Amino acid sequence: MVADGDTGSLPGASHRIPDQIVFHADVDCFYAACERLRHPELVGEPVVIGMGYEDGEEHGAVATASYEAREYGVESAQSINEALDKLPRCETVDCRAETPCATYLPVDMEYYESVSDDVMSILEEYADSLRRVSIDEAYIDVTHRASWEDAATLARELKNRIRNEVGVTASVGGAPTMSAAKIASDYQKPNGLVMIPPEQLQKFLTDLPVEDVHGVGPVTADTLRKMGIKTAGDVRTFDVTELEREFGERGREIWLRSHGYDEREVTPMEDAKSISNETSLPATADMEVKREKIQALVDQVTTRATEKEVLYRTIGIKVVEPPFDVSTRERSLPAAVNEPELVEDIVFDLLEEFTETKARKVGVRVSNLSFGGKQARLTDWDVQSEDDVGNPYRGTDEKTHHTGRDGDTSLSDFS
DNA sequence: TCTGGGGTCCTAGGACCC
DNA sequence: TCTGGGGTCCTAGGACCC
Repeated sequence: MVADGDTGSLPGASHRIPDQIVFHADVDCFYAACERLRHPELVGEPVVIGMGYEDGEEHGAVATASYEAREYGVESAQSINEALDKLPRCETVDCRAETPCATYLPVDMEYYESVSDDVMSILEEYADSLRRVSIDEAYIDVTHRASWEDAATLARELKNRIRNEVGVTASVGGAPTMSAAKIASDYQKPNGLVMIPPEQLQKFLTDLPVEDVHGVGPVTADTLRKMGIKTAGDVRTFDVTELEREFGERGREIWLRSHGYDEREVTPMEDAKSISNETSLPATADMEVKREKIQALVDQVTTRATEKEVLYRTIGIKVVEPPFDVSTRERSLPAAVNEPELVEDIVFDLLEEFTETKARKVGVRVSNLSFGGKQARLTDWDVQSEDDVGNPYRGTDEKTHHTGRDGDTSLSDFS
């Protein structure tokens, strides 16, 4: 085992436990908790929130199951059908008394966002800096707001305020690193409060199952198991270079995290890197059906891009063939734009490769985003002949075509 | 018996430039 | 005539996270 302060150093990552206090807060069963805010009669009852689910239907998957529903084996990511097998839908308010059943509700993101904002603004009051990582989770740096002696008191106060002012409960973990704070908040759910001061960190990690280390998923856990690694403590008996050989960059991450080494500071989330939407469909090769779905996705994606005032330079599609064969195709433009019709042309063109492919899911994605930038002038596209539709590269080599008046960037400037 | 949907980051090969 | 190498961009796929 490598002790803290060991000299074997790695470029770009110091081997020490940082001198900071980070909290990770995670609202318990967030979607279900939100629904209970507006449906108080559901408090204490099994509730299942389904994604891609509509009232009374059976398709979709479980986004969140309340603890009462989990008792019956309902889990996140399960298909609604499977969940219904374990726990049928309640027919009336009174039927719960007779046979176990759950209330099934579709996701209502807009409402959940508003509840999330309320939680986040409380967290903000306690933070030197805040990083919102998802709708129901955030890291806050409280280094200058508390010491390790009173960190738990601060966390308790924060939890109370969230419960009293918003009406949901959160699990909070505190540690000197972001990765350990995350593990701490997960450690004792729901309504948990776990503090791991620096001197206890390595001991805490010793018996932690590797799959609980952030970045270790099912595939990596499996490989690690074959190497005889079951816990973070086991990871520490290996040399970094062995893990790097096996897993590349991620191997080093796992090694560092297993020691409690994590130099990251809590910084706000950066701008998004991509915008995408996808939807499932009854597996079919019918191009008409696929085009119709894709068309709707183009509308969603470009509408979001317009709302966010974002330009994109790369446009792509995703096609999933049963059982789970994922293909992606993308094409980059000479300059960033926001042009729904162009997206449609490109996306349909990319789809041509999948004429024969049975698809059970399709997606549309734009990436290479630029925020608040000016769109290149589009006359390049306008002068294309019919034959050029779907081939936006044509014409971009005519460097003299535009002079870039008005100070706008001309597409030809980028070629 | 069929897994939803929105993301991020890393890797690897090929093209192209200097 | 032969021999390199570094850097960047683009595309496709994979693992992972919530």
